[in-house]
Amino acid sequence: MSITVATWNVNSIKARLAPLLEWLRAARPDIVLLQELKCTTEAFPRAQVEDLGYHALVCGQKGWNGVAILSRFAIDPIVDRLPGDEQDAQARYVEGFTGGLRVAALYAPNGNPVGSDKFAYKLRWLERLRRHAAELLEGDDAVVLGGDYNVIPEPIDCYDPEAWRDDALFHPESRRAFRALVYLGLYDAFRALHPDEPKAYTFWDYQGRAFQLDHGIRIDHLLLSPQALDRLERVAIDRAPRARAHASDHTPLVAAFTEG
DNA sequence: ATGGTAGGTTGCCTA
Repeated sequence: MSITVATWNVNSIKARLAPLLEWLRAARPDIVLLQELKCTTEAFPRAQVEDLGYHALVCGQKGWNGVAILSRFAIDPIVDRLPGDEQDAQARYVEGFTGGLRVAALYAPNGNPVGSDKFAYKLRWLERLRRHAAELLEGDDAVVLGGDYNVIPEPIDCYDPEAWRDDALFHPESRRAFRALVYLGLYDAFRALHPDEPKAYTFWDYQGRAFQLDHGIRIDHLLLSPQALDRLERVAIDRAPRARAHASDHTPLVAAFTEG
């Protein structure tokens, strides 16, 4: 038996409840890291996911952002905010221990346009994540940091690097901040098992028939501690939910781990 | 050619 961990930016839990429940029934992931709930913690559809056998650890806010961990196993809450800035009230990080894994659901800032306050916030946020991840790596847990990093790590992760050259998701500073996480000793689960696979996208814009044309980018990632990497069996992008009507612009990324 | 789409704190902001 193995444990599957998925990450999925649903772009509004309210708008995506039916597709989410349908996917949970079909794919039966053990642990799901959700982003962009766009609802308060209180408004999260807890009963509906519990009916499918999931515990839920939710960190929401009104209107924007919002992250959650769903798990077939009980979840021990650890933190519901990214350390390093007490003034930051944006619901972008939740971490817990479940199924023998320390998991976090994270939603990094988009950061557009480059040079704005939002871009500076993105870089500060990723640096806070780096500092927190460094602390996590001092422990012995198998750690899975999953979510929408809003970073295209390499040209191979983008259908047209030239078209994204001036975007905050592909800016050299954003890519550098992502590499700084890897240099700590975290492993990009997808690239660990599929180092040269092109067109491994997790996001396609709603505009311009991007999905039909496969104009995608890979910005949703599962970063693993060495202890988690040792247990990684397989990882895949499930394009099926993106192909459905009324889809999120992101699709799930799913990894399987041996039981610890 | 600064468009196009989708969702929300909706007639504008975020992505």
